[in-house]
Amino acid sequence: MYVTHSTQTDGTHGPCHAIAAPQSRKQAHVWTRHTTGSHLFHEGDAAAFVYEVRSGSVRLTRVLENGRRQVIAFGLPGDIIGFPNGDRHHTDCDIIANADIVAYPRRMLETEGADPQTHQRLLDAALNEITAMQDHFMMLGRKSAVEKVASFLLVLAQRTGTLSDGGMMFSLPMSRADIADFLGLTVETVSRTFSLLRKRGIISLETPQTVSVHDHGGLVAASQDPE
Amino acid sequence: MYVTHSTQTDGTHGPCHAIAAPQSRKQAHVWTRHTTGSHLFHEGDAAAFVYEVRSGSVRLTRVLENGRRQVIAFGLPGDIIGFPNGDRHHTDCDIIANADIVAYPRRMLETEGADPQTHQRLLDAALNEITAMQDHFMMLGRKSAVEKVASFLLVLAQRTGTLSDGGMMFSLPMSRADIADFLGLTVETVSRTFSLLRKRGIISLETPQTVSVHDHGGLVAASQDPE
DNA sequence: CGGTATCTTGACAACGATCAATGGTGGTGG
DNA sequence: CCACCACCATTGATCGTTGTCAAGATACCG
Repeated sequence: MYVTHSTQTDGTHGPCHAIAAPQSRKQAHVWTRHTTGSHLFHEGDAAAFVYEVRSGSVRLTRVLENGRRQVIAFGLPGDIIGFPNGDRHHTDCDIIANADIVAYPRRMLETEGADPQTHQRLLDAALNEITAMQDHFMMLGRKSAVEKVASFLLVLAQRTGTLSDGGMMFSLPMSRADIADFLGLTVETVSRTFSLLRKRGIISLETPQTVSVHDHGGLVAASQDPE
Repeated sequence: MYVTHSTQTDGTHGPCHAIAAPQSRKQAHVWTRHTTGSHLFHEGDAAAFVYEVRSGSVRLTRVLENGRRQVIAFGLPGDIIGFPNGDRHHTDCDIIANADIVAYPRRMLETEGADPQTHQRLLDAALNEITAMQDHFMMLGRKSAVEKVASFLLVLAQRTGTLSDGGMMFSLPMSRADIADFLGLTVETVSRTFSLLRKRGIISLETPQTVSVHDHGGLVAASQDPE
């Protein structure tokens, strides 16, 4: 039992133009390329596909009547997104960094059909999604601002970071507002927390969207304990 | 991308004793009965089954190293729980009110096999779970204490309430601590919020676990707007 | 009936939100 | 090429909600 706020809009919005439609061994899946600022799907759209992010980043959001927004997740390369509820999407999906996306017909998630391997991969991704979201509950419900931001940076470092002169480095494709809405904080608190981590010498910011981690242990500590 | 805290224990714990093992048309599923305080599975257990709650209530929890606990969900009659991650359970599941549980072999979720209808039902439940959890994000990240508690009561009223002299009535099988850990609050705040709703005449408590809703509209308002 | 859990209430402190202003950056047009 | 503008990020000051600590009340169980 969750506490649910059903909001069902009714738009319809197909996936973007394909640049190539190669055949998998057994069943079609479609490559598409999307530019920053475009939309992959909206809440309420008919869910004909699930999507794999191959490059770039996407943002999944849900909006409450009163305008309060929650960023449900960021889709990074390797992530599978757009699991349908019934036959509809239940989030908006926006491209926040030029992305290559592979679209799999929903049927490939539901039945083995001719490609049992992809079926299993998509199903595993769905079950994994449940676990990942459960972990995120812990974060939203039980962590302080510093712990939230530090945890967030750790994940990004692990997933998209590159080693450079003794530190991990990565870029933040999303705005402070997106981070805030993902972590259940305000923009100001996110910004202040970045500054705090900077003052502690744990990270530095070349630009507001370029992070260097200088003290990985310190970041881990900050992600676990308010101290 | 979620911010994940992987904790993987390694116990193994089978499902409880069966009282009956009727055959479905095509594939076995097992009925079991469980008493308050017992466990259905633990985090890290091999996940041989997914479970349907037929009566009673269960509680799904996850615990952080430092002892902070998050109640992931309550399982009420009709809910399907215990979706595996890989081949393991990733939450603890405790019985909080005597429950009848049906266990379905995990295989019935993964492949159509001989019973496509059950397969589809379990798969739909998994996808539904994702949506429900997304809604719960909104709650944890973006709602005040009053809104959280009011939303919580509304769901329980809708799912388990019975009409009685002009008001909805239902019981709370879980403790204040469970509610707090579900909503990301403290016991004290939950208690205070119940009192507030009582003072406003929206609800009354016959016993601490018996709720009557007198002003449904007021409860809906409280669940949406702090006012 | 007594003991223990749980729930409620109170006083206070702290964390994060809010309101407000400043600083920086990128894009556009003069 | 520079000036201007719009947007985003940062910083500051203050307020409010919720957490914390502590005590008391109520319900549950043997």
